[in-house]
Amino acid sequence: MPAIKSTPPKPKAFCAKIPDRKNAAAFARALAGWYAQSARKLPWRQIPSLYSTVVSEFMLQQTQISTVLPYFEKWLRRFPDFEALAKAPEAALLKHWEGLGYYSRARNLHALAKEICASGIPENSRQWLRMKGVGPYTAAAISSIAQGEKIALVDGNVVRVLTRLSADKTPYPSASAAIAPLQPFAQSLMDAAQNPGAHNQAMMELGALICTRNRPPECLLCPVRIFCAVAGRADAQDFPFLAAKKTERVEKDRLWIKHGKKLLLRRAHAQAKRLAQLWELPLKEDLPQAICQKEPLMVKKRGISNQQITERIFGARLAPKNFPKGEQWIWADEKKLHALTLSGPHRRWVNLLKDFR
DNA sequence: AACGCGGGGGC
DNA sequence: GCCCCAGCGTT
Repeated sequence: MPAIKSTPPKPKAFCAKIPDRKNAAAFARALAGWYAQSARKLPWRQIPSLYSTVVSEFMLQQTQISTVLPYFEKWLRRFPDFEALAKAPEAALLKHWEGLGYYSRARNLHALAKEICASGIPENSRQWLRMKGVGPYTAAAISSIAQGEKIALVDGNVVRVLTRLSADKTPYPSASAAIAPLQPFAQSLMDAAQNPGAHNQAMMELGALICTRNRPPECLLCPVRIFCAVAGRADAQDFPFLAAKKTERVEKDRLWIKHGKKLLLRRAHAQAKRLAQLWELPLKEDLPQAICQKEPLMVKKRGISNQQITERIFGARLAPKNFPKGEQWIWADEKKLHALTLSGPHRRWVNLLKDFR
């Protein structure tokens, strides 16, 4: 009877310059060496404890380190541990959170302290995830840093590092949309690491100090440049590729109707979501009786909000009996036209066409 | 997938 | 002004 083959290892999400686990281990070693040498001395790293880790991770949600620093110091003096926090009145917490923003974090942290004092400490990321205010990032951060769980976190820094390592040109709809797809890659690197908490922090530290967003990355100083698909490339800063906000394509036909020297305009009503009260060329659908030319005088594209609008402007005629009525309509001569408020594109069109007929 | 949540930093 | 920041909860 043949020996039962062991189940094949789970497919690993690696990349061109980190093709297997052996390379991942070399990557993790290089990163860890750099981190031991170069990590900033942040207060929650100086006083490593579960409590300081939890407090710092709550404060750091969507908040920059420099903003958090003074709050963290004051908080630990006033609320030195979970017991002190659980006993304190909510008003005291909020007062110490004042100015930090996202105040539900303070209330969630309060509830978390009470829960821990009543029922004990969550043991792993899955249990942390059940607590209000703790999502995938915070659960992985706390359990890896304070409890040694081998679970990778993915934040904005890590998205940047991973997409550059793998030259990932996926047009993610947003940075947050990239987190789930990149998690397996992050985890495959974590699996090869020795110290889970240090590895996670090192990935973020690399993004903060070397693999930067607002300036060209310092590839020459990067401890893992030999593992990076874009190291030294001029386009390294272009990663991650975040798709432009999804734009809806819209087509509009407008009419250029002259009566003597006057031009017919309409305006959006006061409650319109866009361009309220601004004068514009009438839409073809507003004036079904108009006699419209076959070919447009002009075709222009422009963007408004999330729409990409292609507008065609047709010369047209309108019998006096069909002239529209109401305050939404106006026949504007050149002088009046100058005084009316038009959107930028409409002003430019009118200027371009003003001598037409 | 898209918002709201808050305040601040970088460009 | 706009995007983003050691994100999460809701819709």
